[in-house]
Amino acid sequence: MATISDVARVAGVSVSTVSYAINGSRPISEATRLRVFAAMDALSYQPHAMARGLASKRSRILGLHFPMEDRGLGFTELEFVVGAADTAFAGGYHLILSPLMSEQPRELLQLTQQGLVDGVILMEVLQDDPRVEALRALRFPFAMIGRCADNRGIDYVDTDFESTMSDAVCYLAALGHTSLAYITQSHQTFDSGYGPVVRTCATFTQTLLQHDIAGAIYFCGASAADGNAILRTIFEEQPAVTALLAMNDRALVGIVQGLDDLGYSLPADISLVTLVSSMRIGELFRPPVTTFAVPSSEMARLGVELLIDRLENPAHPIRQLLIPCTMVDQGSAAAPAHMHVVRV
Amino acid sequence: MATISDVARVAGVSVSTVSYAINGSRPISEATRLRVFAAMDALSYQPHAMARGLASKRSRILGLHFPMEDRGLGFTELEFVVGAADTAFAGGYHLILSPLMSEQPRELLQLTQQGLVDGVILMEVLQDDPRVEALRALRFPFAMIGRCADNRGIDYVDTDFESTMSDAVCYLAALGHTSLAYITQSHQTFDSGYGPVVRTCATFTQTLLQHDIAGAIYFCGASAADGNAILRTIFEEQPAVTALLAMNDRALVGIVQGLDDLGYSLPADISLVTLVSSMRIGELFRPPVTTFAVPSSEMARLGVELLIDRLENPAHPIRQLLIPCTMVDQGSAAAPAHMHVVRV
DNA sequence: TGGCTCCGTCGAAACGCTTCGATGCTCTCC
DNA sequence: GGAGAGCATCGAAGCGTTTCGACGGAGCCA
Repeated sequence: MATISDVARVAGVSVSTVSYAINGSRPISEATRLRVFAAMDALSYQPHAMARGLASKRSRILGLHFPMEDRGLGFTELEFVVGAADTAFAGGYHLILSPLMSEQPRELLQLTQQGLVDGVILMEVLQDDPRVEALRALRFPFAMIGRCADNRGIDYVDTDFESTMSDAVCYLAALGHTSLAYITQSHQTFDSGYGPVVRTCATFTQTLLQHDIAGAIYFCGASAADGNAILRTIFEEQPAVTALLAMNDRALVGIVQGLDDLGYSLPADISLVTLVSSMRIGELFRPPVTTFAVPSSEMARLGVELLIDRLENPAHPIRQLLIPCTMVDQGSAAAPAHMHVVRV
Repeated sequence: MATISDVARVAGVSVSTVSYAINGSRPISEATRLRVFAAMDALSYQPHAMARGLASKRSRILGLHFPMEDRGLGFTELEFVVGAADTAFAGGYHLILSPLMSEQPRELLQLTQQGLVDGVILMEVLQDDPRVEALRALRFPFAMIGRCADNRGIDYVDTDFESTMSDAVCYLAALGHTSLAYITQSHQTFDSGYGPVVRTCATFTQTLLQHDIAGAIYFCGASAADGNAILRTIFEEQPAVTALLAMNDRALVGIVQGLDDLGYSLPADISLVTLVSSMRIGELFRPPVTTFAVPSSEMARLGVELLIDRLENPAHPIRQLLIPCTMVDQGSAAAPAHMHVVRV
């Protein structure tokens, strides 16, 4: 409840001097600074965020924008949100959530035009994202967790889907697999241009060619039932398959169950790895599933840092970071069955 | 970028008239209102949040405070956060996250004293929570998702742990079980006075007495390994056990695995239900686990509504809501084995 | 027709901070 | 010893709203 002028009075200096002492925006003698700080905590003074924001035209609030659709929520999302809030806080910012159901930039514009947030972080970025257009047109500061087709002039941090997929395929190829199935997300997701799906599909195909092995992509909805169903499709269309790659956390249960139902055991009869999942997902199964784990917290941290840096040093060069997933071997992948046979 | 005085000029009225037209805080003639609104969207005017907050002393921002400790993050937490943000937005508010690692009220005070938030929502409330003391002393508006020992004068919404536990025990008793084990969270959690654990333990014991059946409580850490370990302890200490109740999502995997390892199958050899979990948890297993599911989104919504109502109608009576979990029967509980034998 | 009330509108004073220009002071150098 | 530079500090003008008191005009009743 104490205001800056109370502090000034107690410290015996002017209001502006207090302001300079707090913000360091002009040199202040050590003696004065000490008196000011003493007065501040005598009064347990807290600068008023709104007043500060109004005068300085900087709210020190960041917006986190993640549209939520049918993909739904998993562990990763929460890790992102929490990581982002933490980092923002550490940097002296606050984080506002705008979990808008649609991707329409309208409400986003509202948020930015109200002077509430200094910048926004975009999650779940599409290849061709209307939010990006809008923000760009407004010249409003933002950073992305994810990336789109044209990323010129945009700071972002994203999972390195290309290298992750390539790592995964190489890993399985090295184990001796020659017929892979990649279970990704829904066809609509692909068509909407959702980067993770688009990129991994491209890299999957490409890497297969490089290794000269067979494989196919299967689109799969976000439920256990979908996972279960796709499994049957796979075995029908591609009976020789020996290893499965999945990037669909919500269908994974169905896949694991389905394998068990069909009498396949991991990794003796078939290999399975999950891509771009939270560490915690793979642990949920029995046996646990080898995971190419997405470093959610780190990405969130980097995303926020990118944005804060942009706000505070607009002249810094653009930074675009790709973080590969790290493999956590949980034993659900091994050499294919025929290899065992050969060995015998 | 347009300000209220631009709008006033274009509409040919005074600044205060525009303000009244926007906020409805004084009667304005229909003709004038129309001109004002026309001017507003001609200029695509957005009121400046900081200026408004400063002048009105209401930021229209809510703080969501959830300390995160070893219990870690699950589906429920995210559902809370998202539900809260949605409801806040619908009510014309924004939601700020303060995921502070500690329960120390210091940073909370900072948040409130900066005039940044109009009110806060407390999650993960302890029986005797320092945050509650602090907020009370400040006469700062808040609502809780959860409750503490002394809830006088506090709006809250909480899971009805008592009725949920009692429902669960009754359900199992009705199936014919006479020896139960309740696997709850860690002993430290209990000792720290965490409401959900304290209350369910009390009710468990009480309900056993009412039904005159046997049972014991087992404290269990928040990992699959802990779940696995506790299972062995249970079978040693209570060999006659036929049904397990668990309120520990992170240990649940270990429990389910452990049962399988020991050759018990659900529900033929033993029954299992999980309490106060997200709907999504039970579905993750095979067979799925019968869940007394916590209505996270609804609770979040109610919590936010409680707070907003308190802010806008301070005179309204205090509301304290208990929401029972609803059972989702997934088939992991059935009559105990000896009953089958009897039938044969 | 004069005196009321009531309605719609206006002007100006906050709200608590930042920031710009100005001012005095001390120190240095010819 | 006086001009010049540099440092620490001050006063005041904003920032874009809300809100309070006031005011003019219309409508009513006596």
